[in-house]
Amino acid sequence: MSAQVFKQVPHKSLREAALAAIRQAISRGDLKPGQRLVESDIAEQMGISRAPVREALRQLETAGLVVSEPHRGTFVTEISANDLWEIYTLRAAIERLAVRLVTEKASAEMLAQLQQAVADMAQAAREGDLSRLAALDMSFHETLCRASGHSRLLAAWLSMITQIRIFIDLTSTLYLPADDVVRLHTEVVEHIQNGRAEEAGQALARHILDVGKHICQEQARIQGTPDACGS
Amino acid sequence: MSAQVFKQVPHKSLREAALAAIRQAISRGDLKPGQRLVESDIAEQMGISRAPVREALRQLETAGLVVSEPHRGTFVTEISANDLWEIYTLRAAIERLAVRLVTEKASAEMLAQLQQAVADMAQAAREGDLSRLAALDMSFHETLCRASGHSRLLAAWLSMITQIRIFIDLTSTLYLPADDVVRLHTEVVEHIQNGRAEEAGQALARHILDVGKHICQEQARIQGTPDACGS
DNA sequence: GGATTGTCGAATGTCTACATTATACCATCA
DNA sequence: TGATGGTATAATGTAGACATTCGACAATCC
Repeated sequence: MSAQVFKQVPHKSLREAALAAIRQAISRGDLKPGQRLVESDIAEQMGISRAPVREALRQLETAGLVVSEPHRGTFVTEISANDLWEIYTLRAAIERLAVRLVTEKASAEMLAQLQQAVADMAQAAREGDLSRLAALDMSFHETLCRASGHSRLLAAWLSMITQIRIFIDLTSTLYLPADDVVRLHTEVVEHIQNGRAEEAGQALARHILDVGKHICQEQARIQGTPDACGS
Repeated sequence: MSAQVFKQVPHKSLREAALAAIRQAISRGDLKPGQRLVESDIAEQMGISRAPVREALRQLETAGLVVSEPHRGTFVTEISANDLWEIYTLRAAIERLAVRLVTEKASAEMLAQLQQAVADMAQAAREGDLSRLAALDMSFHETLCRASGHSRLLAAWLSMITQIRIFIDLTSTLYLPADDVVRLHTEVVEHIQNGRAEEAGQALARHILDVGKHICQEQARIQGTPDACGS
């Protein structure tokens, strides 16, 4: 067989197109939580039939982005403070595994990448560019999950981040003082560098839960529900 | 409103019926990994049309039980040794969270339930009933995840167990000596009882990873692939 | 007036038919 | 003989039509 010269032609079905489009619309906030999704409307807007739209909705349903009630319709999932608590605790547990795996591998390239990320964060903090800092924060965690080389872990992480994003624009708000954010991530990288997997995991998990708590409380305040974010 | 006289009539769509049926068939091993699923065959066997079957398959696809290639068909997911490694590491991380949550709540009723489970396991071990011991083992972990009161955690756990079950009949084989199994679970319950969340989590995670390693290695042996189950 | 019942519209659930695509098989040719 | 190309077939992808069900509003009865 000859060397690879041609890329595989992307070969997307209407179903996949619809899936991506709806997911994006939810993710971007064009479709608000609780909003009803009418199959025929979506199909008409996209210029396709209902069949691929329905299948896309079923996939989104399994992914937890929409909920569907028989003969009533499908709605963009609404997220309670308790949901956020669940997501953040899970996320912390998963990233804790990620950091452990990364520590065990500890490739030089990977470490350099994480160190660079932290350096960028420090600079953004110095410059007072908080939205950039928030974006770099998110990017740091994604890098970590990708570096774990654990496809299911990454998939789960992305799924949770998507769900969180439905409600919270994570790239525009910090929930901790800028200095603390930088310090916490520096700490994690140092632990990785020194091969201390457990400490790195604990530090990271604490940090995530901390932020999650803030977000939960704010969500509870907005919704006027009692704060259900366990300790 | 008058007193309740009539039960709610179960209100299952064909899609849900198909979903359950196919999932069961995969779980029970009637459909083997790698096997092709032909929509029209399934529809005909069930006496329904292809539409609900397709939607069910899309849900199973998102859940990871089948994979679908455009214009080629959908196939029962094949699981490599590496997949098993991924699942077991994730499972360990998740159960670690579960045990932490349970420890923090530590309701008496919950504890009694777990203690009973361990006692049953001890008896099964004494009687040499290994398949019952294996079943009780699985039940112990499920109880733990349910007791965590964390719906997403439980959902993730069930999903992973289902995927593992496609390959391995977890209720018929032990991968550790019976005494070790009992001892490990006893240890975990004691930690919970004493409020030592971290220790309980570590003990449980170690135990799960230990079993996972055995299963991974066996899978690698069967498939003749190099053992990819990281440390 | 309040509650129950009947009716209507709209959206989902399902079915059937058709279009598109992949694969296997076979004929052809260097 | 082996590679190339065409064709048949079967399964998936998509569309549109029909059936079912829900919710709202109007009509009716006490």
